[in-house]
Amino acid sequence: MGGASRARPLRADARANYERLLTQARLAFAEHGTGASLEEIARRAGVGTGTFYRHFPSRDALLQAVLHDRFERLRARADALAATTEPDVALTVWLREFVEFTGAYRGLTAALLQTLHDPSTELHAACVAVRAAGATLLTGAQQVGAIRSDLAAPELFALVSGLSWACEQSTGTVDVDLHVDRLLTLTLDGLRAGGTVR
Amino acid sequence: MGGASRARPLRADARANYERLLTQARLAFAEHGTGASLEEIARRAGVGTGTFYRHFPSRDALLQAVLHDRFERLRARADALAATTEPDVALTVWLREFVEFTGAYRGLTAALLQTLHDPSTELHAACVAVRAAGATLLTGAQQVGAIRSDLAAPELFALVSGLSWACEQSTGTVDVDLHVDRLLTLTLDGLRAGGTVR
DNA sequence: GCCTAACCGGAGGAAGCCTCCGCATGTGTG
DNA sequence: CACACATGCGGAGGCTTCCTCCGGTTAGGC
Repeated sequence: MGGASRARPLRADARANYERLLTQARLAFAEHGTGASLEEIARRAGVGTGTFYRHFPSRDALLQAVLHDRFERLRARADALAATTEPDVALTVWLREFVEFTGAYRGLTAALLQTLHDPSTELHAACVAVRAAGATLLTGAQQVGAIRSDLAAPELFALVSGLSWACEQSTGTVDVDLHVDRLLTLTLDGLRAGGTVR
Repeated sequence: MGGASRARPLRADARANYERLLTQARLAFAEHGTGASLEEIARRAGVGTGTFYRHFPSRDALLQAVLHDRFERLRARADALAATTEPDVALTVWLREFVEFTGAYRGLTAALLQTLHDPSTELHAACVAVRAAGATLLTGAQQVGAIRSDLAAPELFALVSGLSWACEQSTGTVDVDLHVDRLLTLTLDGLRAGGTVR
């Protein structure tokens, strides 16, 4: 369950190729978003497409490998915050880190939301784990009365993913470029207090 | 500025093809979202791809033609509501119709947000017009004190587009399927009253 | 140094986008 | 009613991307 895991130690050349592919994938994702051409990643890593697809059977698999560490950190961070910080602050801080995470690559928010539809991938599992961690924080904040109690976790994630996505869409526009922090603040402000205002 | 406009009356066969393409495009978009294969639309309309691209030089052009009427109705609706209804209700009602509009086809929200980057298309113009109409409603609601006054129109559209998109992403999942109305209510609730809720 | 399991790489097919240009046909005119 | 030509048709073909398959190569244990 950890990237290469150990079912067999991988031959030396295979391991090197794997590493090089991962490096190039990060570069390509950073430059072109998560929709970057897989063939070009292979090309730039100096391997054939066959080799590429053996290591990463799908785009999701590659994404999972690229993000593995960050996923784990974000999940762990939720636990840490829950243990050390007041629930409402913990949720706020964590959500900010969540959107920062999903903003790492253009298209990532969409990819992560898509993967929820398909339980067969590792990316799905990672995504579900992170959301579970977030849901726990939400519950904590609700028990303290910081967040309206009729808010369900999927709703919160939908709102937050949505604003994250919307921001990512508008970067590079002549338009007033939106800041994700601002939108998050607006949304969270609105979810505080108990139920409908007035 | 109205679909075919009149620079020349179009030959009879050309007009028929145009009509058939539009019909098939609607079907294809409904079935596969706005990313539907253009070649298949042409095929199902019984014309060659050359003919297709002559009528609709880009996917955006096709989208514009398909949505032209709805765009116009939505824009006009804003004026009507502004003239007949209390500002805060007008905004709420209109935004609900806005998300209903963007939910017409899967992928539409994304397409409309994308087009804001590219001022050269007709779709862009239509989009800008609709947003301007919405912005006016927002201002009205703010002047009455119904919506927090520090909210900018692009921010509101980002939030609303985002939640619309998030909903569209989660339909068809085993997950608790989210209702766009609910998310809109949550967001709007939070934007009411004045500024930060203590 | 040899053998084999493990690994490589690229040919090739499918699908989509879009352009180009020789051919057909509608339509205004004489 | 027939003719000429502007207008419109259609699909071949170039390009990109995805992904599979399998003959050839090589690392690394013995």
